[in-house]
Amino acid sequence: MIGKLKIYNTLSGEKEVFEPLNGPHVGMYVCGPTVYSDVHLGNIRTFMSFDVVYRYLSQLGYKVRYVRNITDVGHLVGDADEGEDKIGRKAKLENLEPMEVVQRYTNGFHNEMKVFNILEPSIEPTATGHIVEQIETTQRILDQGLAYVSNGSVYFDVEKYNNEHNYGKLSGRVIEDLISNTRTLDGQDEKRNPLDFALWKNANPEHIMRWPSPWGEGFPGWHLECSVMSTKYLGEQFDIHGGGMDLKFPHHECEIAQSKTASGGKEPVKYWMHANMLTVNGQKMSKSLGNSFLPNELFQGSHELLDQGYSPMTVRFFMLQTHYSSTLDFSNDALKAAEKGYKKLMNGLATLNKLTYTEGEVDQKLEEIINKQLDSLYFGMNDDFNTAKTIASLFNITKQINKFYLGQQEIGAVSKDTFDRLNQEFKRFVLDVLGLQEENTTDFNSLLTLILDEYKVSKQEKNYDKVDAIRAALKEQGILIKDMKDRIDWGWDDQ
RNA sequence: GGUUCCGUGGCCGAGCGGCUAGGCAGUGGUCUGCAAAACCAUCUACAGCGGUUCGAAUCCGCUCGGAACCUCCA
Repeated sequence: MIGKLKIYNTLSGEKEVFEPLNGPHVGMYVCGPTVYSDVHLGNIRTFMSFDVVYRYLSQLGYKVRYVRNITDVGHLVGDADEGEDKIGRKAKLENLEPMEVVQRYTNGFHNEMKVFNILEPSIEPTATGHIVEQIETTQRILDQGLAYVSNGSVYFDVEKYNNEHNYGKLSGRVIEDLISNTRTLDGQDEKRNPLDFALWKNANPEHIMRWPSPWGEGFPGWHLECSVMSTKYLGEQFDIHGGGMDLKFPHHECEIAQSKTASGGKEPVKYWMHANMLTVNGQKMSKSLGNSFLPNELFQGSHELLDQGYSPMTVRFFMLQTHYSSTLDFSNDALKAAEKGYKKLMNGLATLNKLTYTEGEVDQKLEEIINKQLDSLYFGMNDDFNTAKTIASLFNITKQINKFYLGQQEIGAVSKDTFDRLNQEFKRFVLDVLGLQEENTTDFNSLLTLILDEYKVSKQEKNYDKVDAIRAALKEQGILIKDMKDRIDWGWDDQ
């Protein structure tokens, strides 16, 4: 490993050298989607950011257990633990079983992940699959005296927790400020304090998703699932917890409070990471603001802000050109530039594959430059997963590759070792770390038409050597040329 | 209102006190049947005003502008 990986830890507000609790094993938890509607590009950015974290850690040799949940119950519409469950509401609206809603949008989510080449997590647990554990944890928190039952619901007592621990540590909140700034909301009489949050909610008669519990029929609170599932699969203490910036407060703050209470005071997470928002015209992309882009609108260019479509890998490249902790503004011009940049990089990759090494007189200076450029791929990623830096280095290396290719630089001016290293590291960073891949946008049919036209012309010219050659070559590709009376057609070769 | 963050050249975007970030676009070359690609060179910067320092885009203060969170959100 070259250099040391540093991670910006939201908890400390500093970049820290990454030291796993139980190396080489690393436990990482990322808050997944609530599957009540299609994921938009803002959601995708977050998952992509952590995909790169997962990829890089794995490339460094860590054995990562990556847990990313699916929220399929408990996430309420509207303010302060009131209102309907998002899934239940959608189910009613569309006259579906709640689990049908969950399945539909989970499938959609998985599909988008695949399209953007975002790797599957090691475990993808669902909230509804862990009701029993959530009830247990609620009970444990009650036993610790930091929660209370009210009208069939169970609430976490934030003020009491804050007496011993620091509620607001992660998000930099001061509980007194929070109390004085809290809006008075309707229907909060169940809570002793507006800051308190639900561990378990009593289900009113209309509520579809419900489970029996010691406190009556109900459903788990949103924050609870992440505490429960991260603890179950990664232990009471684990290395990395990620999520979108907007989850920092209150979601992650509540998670810490719950996990810490349930474990008897252990700090659950060593490194908290938060991915920044995708913006449109400087404003956060979100469903509620109605400015969200769906991936398909982008691919097809059907969104009003776009004048053309962009491929998934263009978007991936576009997103990775910015550090995950900065906001990223979505614009047509920026995407256009990214498209060219992406192609340049992929051309570099293709060119690299065409190079063959031949011995020559080694230029020590060049040798050093190239090795430095290769090192800097690591330095970029080591610096809190700074993909922007790494991409800049990749472009510098691309320049070298092109020079070799054009013969402007003798390939033997570097040693075989360095050339092999270049070959290996370049591919590793482009494909494995950044997760970019070749996109085949070539239209098979038009290419084939081109060849068949050539075949036809050759035949007319009675150039039978060429005719035979084309036929043989296509046959090798499994394509059979059919000389019809009036035209030339093709079919799949059944041999 | 409270808390936090941001403001870099035509555009996007790194940068964490001294060392060419990078991409896109522009300009001038090399190459070339034409074109493209590629390579070389080159032009535009650090919101404003003060301060600290031998030295500041980078630290501090103020002003202006923008955003996020404080309520569901990745």
